[in-house]
Amino acid sequence: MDDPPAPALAEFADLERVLARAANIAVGAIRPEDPLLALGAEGKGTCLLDGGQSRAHRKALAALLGGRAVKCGHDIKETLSSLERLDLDLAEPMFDARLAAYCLNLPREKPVVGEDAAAALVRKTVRALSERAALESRMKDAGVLDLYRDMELPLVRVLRGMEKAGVAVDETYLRRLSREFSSAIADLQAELDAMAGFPINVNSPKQLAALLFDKLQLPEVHKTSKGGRSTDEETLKVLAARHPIAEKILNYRELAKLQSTYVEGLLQRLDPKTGRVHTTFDQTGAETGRLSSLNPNLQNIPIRSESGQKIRRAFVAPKGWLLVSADYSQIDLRVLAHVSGDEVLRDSFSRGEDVHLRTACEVFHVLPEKVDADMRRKAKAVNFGIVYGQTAFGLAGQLGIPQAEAADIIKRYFERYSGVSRWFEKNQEEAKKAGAVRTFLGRLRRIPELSAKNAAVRQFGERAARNTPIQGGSADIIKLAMLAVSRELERMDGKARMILQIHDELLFEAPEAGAPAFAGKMRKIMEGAAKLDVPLVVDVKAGPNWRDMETLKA
DNA sequence: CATGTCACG
DNA sequence: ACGTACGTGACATGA
Repeated sequence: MDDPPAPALAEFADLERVLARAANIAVGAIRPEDPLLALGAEGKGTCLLDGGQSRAHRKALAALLGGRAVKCGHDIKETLSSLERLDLDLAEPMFDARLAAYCLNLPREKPVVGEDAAAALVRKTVRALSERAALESRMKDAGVLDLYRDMELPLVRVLRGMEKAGVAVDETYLRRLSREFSSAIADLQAELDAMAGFPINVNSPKQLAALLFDKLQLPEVHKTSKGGRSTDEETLKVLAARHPIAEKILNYRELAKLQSTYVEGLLQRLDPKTGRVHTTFDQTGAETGRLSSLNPNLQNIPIRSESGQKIRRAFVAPKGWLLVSADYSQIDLRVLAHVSGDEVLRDSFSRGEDVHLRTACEVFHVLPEKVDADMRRKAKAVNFGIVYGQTAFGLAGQLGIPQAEAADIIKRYFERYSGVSRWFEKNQEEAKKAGAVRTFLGRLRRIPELSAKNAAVRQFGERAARNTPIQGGSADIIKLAMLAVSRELERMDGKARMILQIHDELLFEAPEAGAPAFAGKMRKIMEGAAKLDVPLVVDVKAGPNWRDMETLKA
Protein backbone atom coordinates (compact mmCIF):
# COMPACT_ATOMS: atom_id res chain seq x y z
CA MET A 1 0.00 0.00 0.00
CA ASP A 2 1.23 3.50 -0.86
CA ASP A 3 2.19 5.89 1.84
CA PRO A 4 -0.34 8.68 2.37
CA PRO A 5 0.58 12.15 1.20
CA ALA A 6 2.59 14.18 3.63
CA PRO A 7 0.12 15.48 6.21
CA ALA A 8 -0.72 19.14 5.99
CA LEU A 9 -0.87 20.94 9.27
CA ALA A 10 -4.10 22.85 9.49
CA GLU A 11 -5.90 24.82 12.10
CA PHE A 12 -8.41 22.84 14.07
CA ALA A 13 -11.24 25.19 13.11
CA ASP A 14 -10.68 24.57 9.42
CA LEU A 15 -11.23 20.88 9.88
CA GLU A 16 -13.89 20.81 12.50
CA ARG A 17 -16.86 21.09 10.15
CA VAL A 18 -15.45 18.50 7.79
CA LEU A 19 -14.76 16.12 10.65
CA ALA A 20 -18.22 16.61 12.07
CA ARG A 21 -19.78 15.32 8.84
CA ALA A 22 -17.28 12.53 8.10
CA ALA A 23 -18.26 8.89 8.36
CA ASN A 24 -14.70 7.94 9.25
CA ILE A 25 -12.22 10.04 11.14
CA ALA A 26 -8.60 9.45 11.93
CA VAL A 27 -7.80 9.79 15.64
CA GLY A 28 -4.54 9.27 17.39
CA ALA A 29 -2.97 10.50 20.58
CA ILE A 30 0.29 9.90 22.40
CA ARG A 31 2.16 11.19 25.44
CA PRO A 32 -0.45 10.74 28.17
CA GLU A 33 1.33 13.27 30.41
CA ASP A 34 1.35 15.99 27.76
CA PRO A 35 -1.09 14.81 25.11
CA LEU A 36 -0.47 15.28 21.44
CA LEU A 37 -3.48 14.62 19.22
CA ALA A 38 -3.76 13.93 15.52
CA LEU A 39 -7.11 14.29 13.80
CA GLY A 40 -8.00 13.88 10.18
CA ALA A 41 -10.56 12.93 7.59
CA GLU A 42 -10.22 11.32 4.18
CA GLY A 43 -8.43 13.65 1.81
CA LYS A 44 -8.76 16.59 4.14
CA GLY A 45 -5.35 16.84 5.73
CA THR A 46 -4.53 16.48 9.35
CA CYS A 47 -4.74 18.62 12.41
CA LEU A 48 -2.15 18.28 15.15
CA LEU A 49 -3.02 19.56 18.60
CA ASP A 50 -0.81 19.79 21.64
CA GLY A 51 -2.05 19.47 25.20
CA GLY A 52 -2.84 23.16 25.58
CA GLN A 53 -4.74 23.46 22.31
CA SER A 54 -6.55 20.22 23.04
CA ARG A 55 -7.85 21.66 26.27
CA ALA A 56 -9.08 24.76 24.49
CA HIS A 57 -10.96 22.63 21.98
CA ARG A 58 -12.22 20.13 24.52
CA LYS A 59 -15.91 20.73 23.89
CA ALA A 60 -15.67 20.38 20.13
CA LEU A 61 -13.41 17.36 20.53
CA ALA A 62 -15.86 15.68 22.89
CA ALA A 63 -18.59 16.01 20.27
CA LEU A 64 -16.38 14.60 17.52
CA LEU A 65 -14.91 11.74 19.52
CA GLY A 66 -18.25 10.89 21.08
CA GLY A 67 -20.01 10.91 17.73
CA ARG A 68 -21.05 8.15 15.38
CA ALA A 69 -18.16 8.28 12.94
CA VAL A 70 -15.79 5.34 12.89
CA LYS A 71 -12.78 6.47 14.90
CA CYS A 72 -9.80 5.00 13.08
CA GLY A 73 -6.45 4.82 14.78
CA HIS A 74 -3.27 2.92 15.33
CA ASP A 75 -3.07 1.65 18.90
CA ILE A 76 -6.41 2.77 20.30
CA LYS A 77 -5.43 1.83 23.85
CA GLU A 78 -2.62 4.37 23.78
CA THR A 79 -5.08 6.90 22.36
CA LEU A 80 -7.61 6.22 25.11
CA SER A 81 -4.87 6.62 27.68
CA SER A 82 -3.80 10.02 26.36
CA LEU A 83 -7.37 11.23 26.00
CA GLU A 84 -8.09 10.39 29.64
CA ARG A 85 -5.82 13.23 30.60
CA LEU A 86 -8.20 15.60 28.79
CA ASP A 87 -11.19 13.80 30.25
CA LEU A 88 -12.14 12.66 26.76
CA ASP A 89 -13.26 9.26 25.53
CA LEU A 90 -13.81 7.55 22.20
CA ALA A 91 -17.30 6.27 21.47
CA GLU A 92 -17.92 3.19 19.38
CA PRO A 93 -17.47 2.37 16.55
CA MET A 94 -13.70 2.22 16.27
CA PHE A 95 -11.04 0.72 14.06
CA ASP A 96 -7.54 -0.13 15.24
CA ALA A 97 -5.11 -0.76 12.40
CA ARG A 98 -2.41 -2.10 14.69
CA LEU A 99 -4.79 -4.65 16.17
CA ALA A 100 -6.02 -5.59 12.69
CA ALA A 101 -2.45 -6.18 11.54
CA TYR A 102 -1.88 -8.28 14.66
CA CYS A 103 -4.93 -10.45 13.95
CA LEU A 104 -3.63 -10.92 10.41
CA ASN A 105 -0.26 -11.80 11.93
CA LEU A 106 1.46 -9.39 9.54
CA PRO A 107 5.14 -8.59 10.11
CA ARG A 108 5.67 -5.75 12.55
CA GLU A 109 6.18 -2.29 11.15
CA LYS A 110 9.78 -1.16 11.37
CA PRO A 111 10.36 2.21 13.00
CA VAL A 112 11.09 4.99 10.50
CA VAL A 113 14.61 6.26 11.13
CA GLY A 114 14.91 9.90 12.09
CA GLU A 115 11.16 10.38 12.46
CA ASP A 116 9.99 12.31 15.51
CA ALA A 117 7.06 11.24 17.67
CA ALA A 118 4.62 13.77 16.24
CA ALA A 119 5.37 12.82 12.64
CA ALA A 120 5.06 9.13 13.48
CA LEU A 121 1.72 9.77 15.17
CA VAL A 122 0.33 11.62 12.18
CA ARG A 123 1.63 9.09 9.68
CA LYS A 124 0.25 6.04 11.49
CA THR A 125 -3.07 7.70 12.29
CA VAL A 126 -3.70 8.82 8.72
CA ARG A 127 -2.70 5.41 7.42
CA ALA A 128 -5.12 3.70 9.79
CA LEU A 129 -7.95 5.63 8.16
CA SER A 130 -6.89 4.94 4.59
CA GLU A 131 -6.20 1.26 5.21
CA ARG A 132 -9.30 0.38 7.13
CA ALA A 133 -11.31 -1.08 4.26
CA ALA A 134 -8.41 -3.15 2.98
CA LEU A 135 -7.51 -4.50 6.40
CA GLU A 136 -11.11 -5.44 7.17
CA SER A 137 -11.40 -7.19 3.86
CA ARG A 138 -8.15 -9.05 4.44
CA MET A 139 -9.30 -10.09 7.90
CA LYS A 140 -12.50 -11.46 6.41
CA ASP A 141 -10.54 -13.45 3.82
CA ALA A 142 -8.13 -14.74 6.46
CA GLY A 143 -10.97 -15.81 8.74
CA VAL A 144 -9.93 -13.57 11.61
CA LEU A 145 -12.55 -10.82 11.38
CA ASP A 146 -14.69 -12.29 14.17
CA LEU A 147 -11.63 -12.68 16.37
CA TYR A 148 -10.77 -9.04 15.77
CA ARG A 149 -14.27 -7.64 16.12
CA ASP A 150 -15.64 -9.79 18.94
CA MET A 151 -12.53 -10.47 20.99
CA GLU A 152 -9.53 -8.21 20.43
CA LEU A 153 -11.25 -4.88 19.80
CA PRO A 154 -13.62 -5.06 22.79
CA LEU A 155 -10.67 -6.15 24.94
CA VAL A 156 -8.89 -2.85 24.33
CA ARG A 157 -11.09 -0.94 26.75
CA VAL A 158 -10.94 -3.72 29.32
CA LEU A 159 -7.15 -3.68 29.27
CA ARG A 160 -7.04 0.09 29.51
CA GLY A 161 -9.26 -0.13 32.58
CA MET A 162 -6.85 -2.56 34.21
CA GLU A 163 -3.83 -0.41 33.39
CA LYS A 164 -5.56 2.65 34.79
CA ALA A 165 -6.64 0.86 37.97
CA GLY A 166 -3.11 -0.37 38.72
CA VAL A 167 -2.09 -2.51 41.67
CA ALA A 168 -1.50 -1.31 45.22
CA VAL A 169 2.04 -1.79 46.53
CA ASP A 170 3.10 -1.60 50.18
CA GLU A 171 5.88 0.96 49.86
CA THR A 172 6.97 0.83 53.50
CA TYR A 173 7.35 -2.93 53.30
CA LEU A 174 9.22 -2.71 49.99
CA ARG A 175 11.70 -0.16 51.39
CA ARG A 176 12.34 -2.43 54.35
CA LEU A 177 12.85 -5.36 51.98
CA SER A 178 15.26 -3.26 49.96
CA ARG A 179 17.44 -2.71 53.03
CA GLU A 180 17.26 -6.39 53.92
CA PHE A 181 18.34 -7.47 50.43
CA SER A 182 21.07 -4.80 50.21
CA SER A 183 22.61 -5.98 53.43
CA ALA A 184 22.49 -9.64 52.38
CA ILE A 185 23.99 -8.78 48.98
CA ALA A 186 26.82 -6.83 50.63
CA ASP A 187 27.61 -9.79 52.89
CA LEU A 188 27.66 -12.16 49.95
CA GLN A 189 29.86 -9.78 47.97
CA ALA A 190 32.41 -9.71 50.82
CA GLU A 191 32.46 -13.50 51.04
CA LEU A 192 32.83 -13.79 47.27
CA ASP A 193 35.74 -11.32 47.22
CA ALA A 194 37.45 -13.33 49.97
CA MET A 195 36.95 -16.63 48.17
CA ALA A 196 38.06 -15.23 44.82
CA GLY A 197 41.05 -13.44 46.30
CA PHE A 198 40.15 -10.24 44.44
CA PRO A 199 37.05 -8.03 44.05
CA ILE A 200 34.85 -10.01 41.70
CA ASN A 201 31.88 -8.55 39.85
CA VAL A 202 29.46 -11.46 39.68
CA ASN A 203 27.24 -9.42 37.37
CA SER A 204 29.93 -9.72 34.73
CA PRO A 205 29.72 -13.14 33.05
CA LYS A 206 33.13 -12.41 31.55
CA GLN A 207 34.84 -11.86 34.92
CA LEU A 208 32.99 -14.81 36.37
CA ALA A 209 34.04 -17.19 33.59
CA ALA A 210 37.67 -16.10 34.07
CA LEU A 211 37.45 -16.86 37.77
CA LEU A 212 35.68 -20.22 37.48
CA PHE A 213 37.31 -21.71 34.42
CA ASP A 214 40.76 -20.06 34.30
CA LYS A 215 41.76 -19.29 37.86
CA LEU A 216 39.87 -22.10 39.63
CA GLN A 217 40.16 -24.54 36.73
CA LEU A 218 36.61 -25.78 37.14
CA PRO A 219 35.15 -27.76 34.22
CA GLU A 220 33.15 -25.98 31.52
CA VAL A 221 29.67 -27.41 31.59
CA HIS A 222 28.17 -25.97 28.45
CA LYS A 223 28.51 -23.18 25.95
CA THR A 224 26.37 -20.08 25.63
CA SER A 225 24.37 -19.66 22.42
CA LYS A 226 27.22 -17.55 21.03
CA GLY A 227 29.91 -20.06 21.90
CA GLY A 228 31.11 -18.55 25.16
CA ARG A 229 31.61 -20.45 28.42
CA SER A 230 28.31 -20.35 30.26
CA THR A 231 28.08 -19.44 33.93
CA ASP A 232 24.32 -19.88 34.18
CA GLU A 233 22.37 -21.48 37.01
CA GLU A 234 22.55 -24.96 35.49
CA THR A 235 26.32 -24.68 35.27
CA LEU A 236 26.69 -23.38 38.82
CA LYS A 237 24.56 -26.19 40.21
CA VAL A 238 26.93 -28.69 38.62
CA LEU A 239 30.00 -26.81 39.88
CA ALA A 240 28.57 -26.62 43.39
CA ALA A 241 29.68 -30.22 43.92
CA ARG A 242 33.31 -29.17 43.31
CA HIS A 243 33.71 -25.72 44.81
CA PRO A 244 31.80 -23.81 47.50
CA ILE A 245 31.97 -20.54 45.55
CA ALA A 246 29.36 -21.80 43.08
CA GLU A 247 26.68 -21.88 45.74
CA LYS A 248 27.62 -18.37 46.90
CA ILE A 249 27.34 -17.07 43.35
CA LEU A 250 23.89 -18.62 43.07
CA ASN A 251 22.80 -16.95 46.30
CA TYR A 252 24.20 -13.62 45.13
CA ARG A 253 22.56 -13.89 41.74
CA GLU A 254 19.15 -14.65 43.21
CA LEU A 255 19.15 -11.65 45.51
CA ALA A 256 20.73 -9.28 42.98
CA LYS A 257 18.03 -10.18 40.48
CA LEU A 258 15.23 -9.64 42.98
CA GLN A 259 16.72 -6.37 44.18
CA SER A 260 17.40 -4.74 40.82
CA THR A 261 14.44 -5.95 38.80
CA TYR A 262 11.72 -6.10 41.41
CA VAL A 263 12.45 -4.12 44.57
CA GLU A 264 14.17 -1.19 42.88
CA GLY A 265 12.20 -1.57 39.67
CA LEU A 266 8.86 -1.43 41.45
CA LEU A 267 9.83 1.45 43.74
CA GLN A 268 10.87 3.38 40.67
CA ARG A 269 7.52 2.75 38.98
CA LEU A 270 5.39 3.36 42.06
CA ASP A 271 3.10 6.38 41.83
CA PRO A 272 3.84 8.13 45.14
CA LYS A 273 0.44 9.83 45.17
CA THR A 274 -1.64 6.69 44.87
CA GLY A 275 0.75 3.98 46.06
CA ARG A 276 -0.05 1.96 42.96
CA VAL A 277 1.91 0.64 39.99
CA HIS A 278 0.45 0.73 36.52
CA THR A 279 1.64 -1.73 33.91
CA THR A 280 1.05 -1.47 30.18
CA PHE A 281 -0.41 -4.51 28.47
CA ASP A 282 0.88 -5.12 24.97
CA GLN A 283 -1.97 -6.69 23.07
CA THR A 284 -0.04 -7.02 19.82
CA GLY A 285 3.35 -8.33 20.84
CA ALA A 286 3.13 -12.08 21.35
CA GLU A 287 3.07 -14.42 18.37
CA THR A 288 0.73 -16.87 20.09
CA GLY A 289 -2.03 -14.43 21.03
CA ARG A 290 -0.92 -13.96 24.59
CA LEU A 291 -0.68 -10.55 26.17
CA SER A 292 2.56 -9.23 27.50
CA SER A 293 3.12 -6.75 30.30
CA LEU A 294 5.74 -4.03 30.44
CA ASN A 295 6.98 -0.96 32.33
CA PRO A 296 6.84 -2.72 34.73
CA ASN A 297 6.28 -6.32 33.73
CA LEU A 298 3.75 -7.59 36.27
CA GLN A 299 3.45 -10.99 34.61
CA ASN A 300 6.77 -12.25 35.96
CA ILE A 301 6.58 -11.35 39.64
CA PRO A 302 8.56 -14.00 41.59
CA ILE A 303 6.74 -16.85 43.30
CA ARG A 304 9.00 -19.91 43.23
CA SER A 305 11.73 -19.09 45.75
CA GLU A 306 11.34 -18.08 49.36
CA SER A 307 12.99 -14.70 48.76
CA GLY A 308 10.86 -14.29 45.68
CA GLN A 309 7.72 -14.73 47.76
CA LYS A 310 8.80 -11.73 49.78
CA ILE A 311 8.33 -9.68 46.61
CA ARG A 312 4.80 -11.00 46.18
CA ARG A 313 3.98 -9.89 49.69
CA ALA A 314 4.48 -6.28 48.53
CA PHE A 315 1.37 -6.45 46.30
CA VAL A 316 -1.55 -5.69 48.56
CA ALA A 317 -5.26 -4.98 48.67
CA PRO A 318 -6.40 -1.56 49.85
CA LYS A 319 -7.69 -1.30 53.41
CA GLY A 320 -10.99 -3.12 53.76
CA TRP A 321 -10.44 -4.97 50.49
CA LEU A 322 -8.90 -8.32 49.54
CA LEU A 323 -6.98 -9.55 46.55
CA VAL A 324 -8.79 -12.37 44.77
CA SER A 325 -6.90 -14.62 42.41
CA ALA A 326 -8.61 -16.97 39.98
CA ASP A 327 -6.49 -19.30 37.92
CA TYR A 328 -7.32 -21.91 35.31
CA SER A 329 -6.21 -25.38 36.33
CA GLN A 330 -4.13 -27.12 33.62
CA ILE A 331 -5.58 -24.98 30.87
CA ASP A 332 -2.96 -25.94 28.29
CA LEU A 333 -3.55 -29.66 28.73
CA ARG A 334 -7.31 -29.15 28.64
CA VAL A 335 -6.96 -27.30 25.35
CA LEU A 336 -4.80 -30.18 24.09
CA ALA A 337 -7.49 -32.65 25.17
CA HIS A 338 -10.08 -30.57 23.33
CA VAL A 339 -8.23 -30.06 20.05
CA SER A 340 -6.83 -33.58 19.87
CA GLY A 341 -9.93 -35.37 21.10
CA ASP A 342 -7.62 -37.84 22.84
CA GLU A 343 -9.78 -40.31 24.76
CA VAL A 344 -7.44 -40.86 27.69
CA LEU A 345 -6.79 -37.18 28.27
CA ARG A 346 -10.49 -36.34 27.93
CA ASP A 347 -11.40 -39.14 30.30
CA SER A 348 -8.83 -37.94 32.80
CA PHE A 349 -10.22 -34.40 32.85
CA SER A 350 -13.84 -35.50 32.76
CA ARG A 351 -13.26 -37.58 35.87
CA GLY A 352 -11.48 -34.70 37.58
CA GLU A 353 -8.30 -36.72 38.00
CA ASP A 354 -4.79 -35.53 38.81
CA VAL A 355 -3.50 -35.53 35.21
CA HIS A 356 0.16 -35.89 36.10
CA LEU A 357 -0.66 -38.91 38.21
CA ARG A 358 -2.70 -40.37 35.38
CA THR A 359 0.18 -39.81 32.95
CA ALA A 360 2.52 -41.56 35.40
CA CYS A 361 0.15 -44.57 35.45
CA GLU A 362 -0.02 -44.63 31.67
CA VAL A 363 3.68 -44.29 30.88
CA PHE A 364 4.99 -46.44 33.71
CA HIS A 365 2.25 -49.07 33.48
CA VAL A 366 1.39 -49.00 37.16
CA LEU A 367 -1.67 -48.58 39.33
CA PRO A 368 -2.24 -45.11 40.85
CA GLU A 369 -1.30 -46.30 44.35
CA LYS A 370 2.07 -47.43 43.00
CA VAL A 371 2.98 -43.98 41.65
CA ASP A 372 5.68 -42.40 43.81
CA ALA A 373 6.72 -38.75 43.91
CA ASP A 374 9.55 -39.28 41.45
CA MET A 375 7.30 -40.97 38.91
CA ARG A 376 4.80 -38.14 39.19
CA ARG A 377 7.58 -35.57 38.81
CA LYS A 378 8.73 -37.26 35.62
CA ALA A 379 5.19 -37.51 34.30
CA LYS A 380 4.64 -33.82 35.00
CA ALA A 381 7.78 -32.95 33.03
CA VAL A 382 6.51 -35.12 30.19
CA ASN A 383 3.16 -33.33 30.15
CA PHE A 384 4.91 -29.98 29.99
CA GLY A 385 7.37 -31.14 27.38
CA ILE A 386 4.66 -32.56 25.15
CA VAL A 387 3.09 -29.14 24.79
CA TYR A 388 6.44 -27.63 23.79
CA GLY A 389 7.57 -30.27 21.31
CA GLN A 390 10.29 -31.56 23.55
CA THR A 391 12.73 -34.20 22.32
CA ALA A 392 14.25 -37.12 24.20
CA PHE A 393 17.42 -35.04 24.49
CA GLY A 394 15.51 -32.21 26.15
CA LEU A 395 13.54 -34.42 28.51
CA ALA A 396 16.70 -36.29 29.50
CA GLY A 397 18.40 -32.98 30.29
CA GLN A 398 15.40 -31.75 32.24
CA LEU A 399 15.10 -34.88 34.35
CA GLY A 400 18.76 -35.85 34.55
CA ILE A 401 18.09 -39.30 33.11
CA PRO A 402 19.71 -41.11 30.16
CA GLN A 403 18.43 -40.13 26.75
CA ALA A 404 17.37 -43.70 26.05
CA GLU A 405 15.13 -43.70 29.11
CA ALA A 406 13.63 -40.37 28.09
CA ALA A 407 13.01 -41.70 24.59
CA ASP A 408 11.27 -44.70 26.08
CA ILE A 409 9.00 -42.54 28.23
CA ILE A 410 8.06 -40.39 25.25
CA LYS A 411 7.39 -43.46 23.13
CA ARG A 412 5.08 -44.88 25.78
CA TYR A 413 3.34 -41.53 26.14
CA PHE A 414 2.41 -41.54 22.48
CA GLU A 415 1.29 -45.17 22.66
CA ARG A 416 -1.06 -44.40 25.51
CA TYR A 417 -2.17 -40.99 24.29
CA SER A 418 -2.59 -42.01 20.68
CA GLY A 419 -5.13 -39.25 20.00
CA VAL A 420 -2.51 -36.68 20.94
CA SER A 421 -0.02 -38.44 18.68
CA ARG A 422 -2.43 -38.42 15.74
CA TRP A 423 -3.29 -34.77 16.31
CA PHE A 424 0.38 -33.80 16.30
CA GLU A 425 0.84 -35.61 12.97
CA LYS A 426 -2.22 -34.05 11.38
CA ASN A 427 -1.43 -30.59 12.75
CA GLN A 428 2.12 -30.79 11.43
CA GLU A 429 0.97 -31.80 7.98
CA GLU A 430 -1.63 -29.06 7.74
CA ALA A 431 0.80 -26.52 9.13
CA LYS A 432 3.38 -27.37 6.48
CA LYS A 433 0.80 -27.11 3.75
CA ALA A 434 -0.55 -23.77 4.93
CA GLY A 435 2.67 -22.34 6.36
CA ALA A 436 0.51 -21.38 9.33
CA VAL A 437 -1.49 -22.74 12.26
CA ARG A 438 -4.67 -21.66 13.99
CA THR A 439 -6.19 -21.93 17.43
CA PHE A 440 -9.62 -23.56 17.71
CA LEU A 441 -11.12 -20.06 17.75
CA GLY A 442 -9.40 -19.16 14.49
CA ARG A 443 -6.43 -17.14 15.64
CA LEU A 444 -3.74 -17.31 12.98
CA ARG A 445 0.03 -17.62 13.26
CA ARG A 446 2.10 -17.80 10.12
CA ILE A 447 5.23 -19.91 10.51
CA PRO A 448 7.50 -19.41 7.49
CA GLU A 449 10.22 -21.46 9.23
CA LEU A 450 8.22 -24.60 8.40
CA SER A 451 9.57 -24.47 4.86
CA ALA A 452 13.15 -23.54 5.79
CA LYS A 453 15.98 -25.50 4.19
CA ASN A 454 18.00 -25.39 7.40
CA ALA A 455 16.91 -28.32 9.57
CA ALA A 456 17.34 -26.49 12.87
CA VAL A 457 15.22 -23.58 11.69
CA ARG A 458 12.59 -25.93 10.32
CA GLN A 459 12.43 -27.90 13.56
CA PHE A 460 11.94 -24.69 15.46
CA GLY A 461 8.97 -24.03 13.18
CA GLU A 462 7.61 -27.49 13.88
CA ARG A 463 7.74 -26.94 17.64
CA ALA A 464 6.06 -23.58 17.27
CA ALA A 465 3.39 -25.21 15.10
CA ARG A 466 2.74 -27.75 17.83
CA ASN A 467 2.73 -25.27 20.71
CA THR A 468 0.80 -22.34 19.24
CA PRO A 469 -2.66 -23.95 18.94
CA ILE A 470 -2.34 -24.89 22.62
CA GLN A 471 -0.78 -21.78 24.14
CA GLY A 472 -2.83 -19.58 21.80
CA GLY A 473 -6.01 -21.51 22.50
CA SER A 474 -5.52 -20.92 26.21
CA ALA A 475 -4.90 -17.23 25.52
CA ASP A 476 -8.16 -17.05 23.57
CA ILE A 477 -10.08 -18.62 26.45
CA ILE A 478 -8.82 -16.23 29.09
CA LYS A 479 -9.50 -13.27 26.79
CA LEU A 480 -13.10 -14.42 26.43
CA ALA A 481 -13.24 -14.76 30.20
CA MET A 482 -11.93 -11.23 30.65
CA LEU A 483 -14.68 -9.87 28.39
CA ALA A 484 -17.35 -11.78 30.29
CA VAL A 485 -15.89 -10.77 33.65
CA SER A 486 -15.73 -7.12 32.64
CA ARG A 487 -19.40 -7.12 31.70
CA GLU A 488 -20.19 -8.46 35.17
CA LEU A 489 -17.91 -5.92 36.82
CA GLU A 490 -19.76 -3.14 35.01
CA ARG A 491 -23.00 -4.46 36.43
CA MET A 492 -21.38 -4.37 39.86
CA ASP A 493 -20.67 -0.70 39.33
CA GLY A 494 -17.09 -0.47 40.59
CA LYS A 495 -17.60 -2.69 43.63
CA ALA A 496 -14.65 -4.79 42.49
CA ARG A 497 -11.90 -4.48 39.90
CA MET A 498 -9.88 -6.71 37.61
CA ILE A 499 -6.28 -5.56 37.93
CA LEU A 500 -3.96 -8.14 36.33
CA GLN A 501 -3.87 -11.00 33.84
CA ILE A 502 -1.01 -13.47 34.12
CA HIS A 503 -1.75 -15.84 31.20
CA ASP A 504 -3.86 -18.34 33.13
CA GLU A 505 -4.73 -16.20 36.13
CA LEU A 506 -6.84 -13.11 36.74
CA LEU A 507 -6.18 -10.96 39.78
CA PHE A 508 -8.95 -8.85 41.28
CA GLU A 509 -9.49 -6.62 44.25
CA ALA A 510 -12.84 -6.79 46.02
CA PRO A 511 -14.32 -5.48 49.26
CA GLU A 512 -13.50 -7.86 52.08
CA ALA A 513 -17.06 -8.60 53.09
CA GLY A 514 -18.16 -9.69 49.65
CA ALA A 515 -14.93 -11.36 48.59
CA PRO A 516 -15.94 -15.04 48.87
CA ALA A 517 -19.15 -14.49 46.93
CA PHE A 518 -17.29 -12.39 44.40
CA ALA A 519 -14.66 -15.09 43.95
CA GLY A 520 -17.37 -17.67 43.39
CA LYS A 521 -18.94 -15.48 40.75
CA MET A 522 -15.65 -15.00 38.93
CA ARG A 523 -15.01 -18.75 39.07
CA LYS A 524 -18.34 -19.47 37.41
CA ILE A 525 -17.82 -16.88 34.70
CA MET A 526 -14.32 -18.09 33.91
CA GLU A 527 -15.33 -21.75 33.87
CA GLY A 528 -18.09 -20.89 31.43
CA ALA A 529 -16.02 -18.63 29.19
CA ALA A 530 -15.63 -21.30 26.50
CA LYS A 531 -17.25 -24.65 25.89
CA LEU A 532 -14.64 -27.33 25.45
CA ASP A 533 -15.02 -31.10 25.28
CA VAL A 534 -13.54 -31.16 28.78
CA PRO A 535 -14.52 -29.07 31.79
CA LEU A 536 -12.67 -25.84 32.53
CA VAL A 537 -11.73 -25.67 36.19
CA VAL A 538 -10.83 -22.47 38.02
CA ASP A 539 -9.24 -22.32 41.46
CA VAL A 540 -9.90 -19.19 43.50
CA LYS A 541 -7.98 -17.74 46.42
CA ALA A 542 -8.24 -14.59 48.50
CA GLY A 543 -5.96 -12.74 50.87
CA PRO A 544 -4.57 -9.41 52.04
CA ASN A 545 -1.57 -9.65 49.71
CA TRP A 546 -0.43 -11.65 46.71
CA ARG A 547 1.63 -14.05 48.84
CA ASP A 548 -0.75 -14.90 51.64
CA MET A 549 -3.78 -16.22 49.80
CA GLU A 550 -6.16 -18.88 51.04
CA THR A 551 -7.99 -21.23 48.74
CA LEU A 552 -11.74 -20.80 48.64
CA LYS A 553 -13.82 -23.92 48.24
CA ALA A 554 -16.58 -24.00 45.66
C1' DC B 1 23.31 -2.39 20.85
C1' DA B 2 24.41 -7.35 21.57
C1' DT B 3 25.03 -10.69 25.07
C1' DG B 4 24.13 -13.41 29.09
C1' DT B 5 21.19 -14.27 32.63
C1' DC B 6 16.85 -15.09 34.90
C1' DA B 7 11.96 -13.78 36.53
C1' DC B 8 7.13 -15.68 35.08
C1' DG B 9 3.18 -18.81 32.61
C1' DA C 1 23.58 -34.70 10.15
C1' DC C 2 20.72 -31.18 12.14
C1' DG C 3 20.16 -29.25 17.31
C1' DT C 4 17.80 -30.17 20.86
C1' DA C 5 11.04 -27.06 25.27
C1' DC C 6 7.02 -22.85 23.78
C1' DG C 7 5.99 -17.73 24.94
C1' DT C 8 7.44 -13.22 27.17
C1' DG C 9 10.43 -8.54 29.52
C1' DA C 10 14.17 -6.42 32.44
C1' DC C 11 18.62 -5.89 34.11
C1' DA C 12 23.85 -5.35 34.08
C1' DT C 13 27.88 -5.47 31.41
C1' DG C 14 30.91 -4.13 27.93
C1' DA C 15 32.04 -3.35 23.05
